[in-house]
Amino acid sequence: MPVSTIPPVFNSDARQSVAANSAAAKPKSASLAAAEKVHSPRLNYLLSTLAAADIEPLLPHLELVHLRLGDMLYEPNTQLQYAYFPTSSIVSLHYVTTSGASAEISGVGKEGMVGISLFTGGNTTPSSAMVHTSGYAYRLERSHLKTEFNRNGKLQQILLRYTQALITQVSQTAACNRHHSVEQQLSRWLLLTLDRISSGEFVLTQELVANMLGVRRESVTAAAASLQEIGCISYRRGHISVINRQDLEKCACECYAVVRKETQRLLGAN
Amino acid sequence: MPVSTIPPVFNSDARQSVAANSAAAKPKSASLAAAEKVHSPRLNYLLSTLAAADIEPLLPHLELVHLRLGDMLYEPNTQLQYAYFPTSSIVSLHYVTTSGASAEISGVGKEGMVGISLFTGGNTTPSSAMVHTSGYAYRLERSHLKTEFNRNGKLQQILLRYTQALITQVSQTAACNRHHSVEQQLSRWLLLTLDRISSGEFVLTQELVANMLGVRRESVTAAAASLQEIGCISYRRGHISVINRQDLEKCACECYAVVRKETQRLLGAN
DNA sequence: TGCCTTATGTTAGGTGGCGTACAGACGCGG
DNA sequence: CCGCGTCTGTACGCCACCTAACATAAGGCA
Repeated sequence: MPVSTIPPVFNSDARQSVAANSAAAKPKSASLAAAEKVHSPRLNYLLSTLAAADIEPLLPHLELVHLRLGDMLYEPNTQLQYAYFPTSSIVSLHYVTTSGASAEISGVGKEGMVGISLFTGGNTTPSSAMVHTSGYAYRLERSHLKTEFNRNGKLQQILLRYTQALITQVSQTAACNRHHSVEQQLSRWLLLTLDRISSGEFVLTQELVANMLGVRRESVTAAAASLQEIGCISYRRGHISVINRQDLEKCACECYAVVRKETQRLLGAN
Repeated sequence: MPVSTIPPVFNSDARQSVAANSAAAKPKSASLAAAEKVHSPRLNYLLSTLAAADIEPLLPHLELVHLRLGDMLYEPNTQLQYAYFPTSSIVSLHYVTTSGASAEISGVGKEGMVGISLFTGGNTTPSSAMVHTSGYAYRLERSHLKTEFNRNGKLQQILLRYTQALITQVSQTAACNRHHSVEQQLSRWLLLTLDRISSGEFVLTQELVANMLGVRRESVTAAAASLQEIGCISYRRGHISVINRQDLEKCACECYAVVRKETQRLLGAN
């Protein structure tokens, strides 16, 4: 068994592909209907930068969807149907090696978008997109995204800036994988995730985190224990809470600061 | 001393920044003048995809420059002045950690362009661009690139596709750094470099390769010795030759094939 | 030709993370 | 409230790669 196999929860029935689902065909759930009343596309930073006139033509096509832990937004080398603009959900872009090991390329939360390849023109990628924090997102059918990208200057501009922010994050992940310890990387990952959610608590297992980082579950256990010892975080079965953010930042490598700074510079967000 | 410090050749006088140079201010060398007669922007794949009408307005602004080993095309967080379209040169995009270790993010040769951030809108990046194989490139002043890109034509399309190819390569580097051995990575790197040059021989030291991969020079020595043993490559002081490409591909991890396939798919090149 | 810089080869010892195996403990569902 | 599945803790051996130091050899240059 390779280093970091996809845990059972993502292998079987629990793993669902929402990419092909047509939400319009399903009866709308009561909770989703309720969410639509309090939710707004402006909860996503990219969409929030658009002036009223720029977002107006998009609104009819933006569909609020609820993404659950383990949902696959796209699989390697398959045509994307939608672009996703997360608001409260977080998606992990990751690559799975032929031997079954995985490594996160980048995370995407309310600061970004899933589905870059729709406007770059490739339409598919060798990587996968999996939801690792349940929540909401607005999705946009691919043809609408393409049309608007080519027509709407401001949308194009912000998406291109986001593309650069994404490249920065992927680059930093590459450097980080090369040079930094599991403890540093765990700290980095927790901080980046923290910036994408509202609360200070994550609902996820160490096994899941291990898959994100591409390391053994035991290595995460050891690193988490160390961070808890210091007092940065505390955790219990299936939950991790950040107690002292500043100390956690000291445990992280520079990669976190670099990504955060670039994201702020490029998007004025996060 | 950290893992992979920049070797002396890149630290002192030998390292030159060409970013701020105005070639127009220098007398043109005889060799450059000779090169201009045999060189064409079409030696770069991105430029070669443009129809005559599309490349026409660019031609007056494309300036042939010779890039030497160690030249820095840009440094972290500094404004780029030019986009570079390599023809026979190869550039390494890499990140240098605060402790001085380095890791290559991606290579750029005749299939691509250096200076993505000029059209994404960020203008700077946290990474550096260094020439690791001497040769020629066409450069384009940033304002011209931006102007042409914003025309929404064929140039924009191909640059966006290249951006996706770049993301793929960076992503694969991240996964590779996490999961594959130095020998596999060396094989991958040699193959990617081989695809960017005409000959089968590289003029570079093991120390330089170690810096690209972000590993110790001794690890490269060991891996290179192993590959030579098998008969894939042969090398002597400052030179590496690929003897048997197919065997070398067997030694490389899947990452090489993934990158190559995606580059071909997206650009129809390489 | 011979020196001297620089590239490559080799060794010894240390360590971080991996593979494997198993024990304990939490907490959900019956 | 009990049982069992799942998550977390721990331990041991192993190996790739690292740190450090030094030997040897290639090849440019005087």
